[in-house]
Amino acid sequence: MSKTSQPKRKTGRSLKHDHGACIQTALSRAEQRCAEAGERFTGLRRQVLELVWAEHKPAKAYDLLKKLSDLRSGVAPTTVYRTLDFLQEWGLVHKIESLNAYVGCSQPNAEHSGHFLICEACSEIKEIENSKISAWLERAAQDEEFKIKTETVELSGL
Amino acid sequence: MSKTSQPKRKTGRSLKHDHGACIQTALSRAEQRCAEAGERFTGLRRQVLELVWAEHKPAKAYDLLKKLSDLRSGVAPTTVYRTLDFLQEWGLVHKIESLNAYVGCSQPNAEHSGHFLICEACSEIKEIENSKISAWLERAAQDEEFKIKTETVELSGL
DNA sequence: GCGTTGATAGTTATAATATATCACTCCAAC
DNA sequence: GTTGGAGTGATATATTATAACTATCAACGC
Repeated sequence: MSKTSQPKRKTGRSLKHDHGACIQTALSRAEQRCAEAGERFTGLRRQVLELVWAEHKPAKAYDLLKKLSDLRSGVAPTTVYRTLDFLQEWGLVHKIESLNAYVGCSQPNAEHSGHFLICEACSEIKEIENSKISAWLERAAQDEEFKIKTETVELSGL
Repeated sequence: MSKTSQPKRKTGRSLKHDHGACIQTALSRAEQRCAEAGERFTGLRRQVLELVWAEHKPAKAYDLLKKLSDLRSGVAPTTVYRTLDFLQEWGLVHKIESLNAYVGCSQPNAEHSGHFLICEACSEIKEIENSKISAWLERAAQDEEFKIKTETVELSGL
């Protein structure tokens, strides 16, 4: 038989997106990334990252705080922010500045600033991997004799 | 002496920048813009805009609040945010999302999202007028079948 | 094992940023 | 002159984030 097990469609997230697997992938990548970096991927960090990944939508710190409180005791704002800071530091999550919210990063291995498309209708977020964008911005910055350290690129629309 | 009245250097803002004139220009442009739009450029709005323009650095809302309190009575957070919203709506100021702060816009006539270079050392901000950037971002968005409504581009560095 | 040390997490308090809501004033249009 | 809406004043509260200190844990040399 030429096509026995029809491959799952992978064209769009909304179609047949196995989100459980998606989260698992993110978690194991994170684990790996921390191992490489010599950092500990503790229970708290895992839980927070898992909550951030719960949807492909930006997660607000205080929403994470509420959900996290159901999972463990002694959760304060500090707990969440500290953990998010850690995850950001290792590229496991990005902060969406225009929303004061956080999304998981699926490419934690690459050193990169995130560039995002934000849907105003459904609030889904997509991180775009367009190496040209960084290159273009670099060039534009060079014209101004400017050395970029971090890029915030957030495109809001539909 | 061969070069009696050396012309003012205009290569950089820090050198001989006549900031008083700079503010005046911004204010009269704003006045003009409001007139065109049929909006009132009231005393409050003028004062807030003037405070935002006081430096080429991002102004925080609560700092504006403090300074504004020295100029008039009955100033509350609402006062400032409401006025900043108005100024934003007409393109007279931009919000820098990554700093939660505001800068004056020198091109209030053009419908544009601002693109910014933010110096981490001196915290000066420069709005870059690079029409290519928007074009590039549009193209990148089109690849994702995405329609951009607002662009947030903030490059932090030196 | 045992103690030291540094990273992680818990705890309490407070700072910084932003919005909601209602009331008052003023002035332009009718 | 009154009426209706924009602008502003006033009060309260929501949301986002950090500071400062303490306790716990795990890794390591001894």
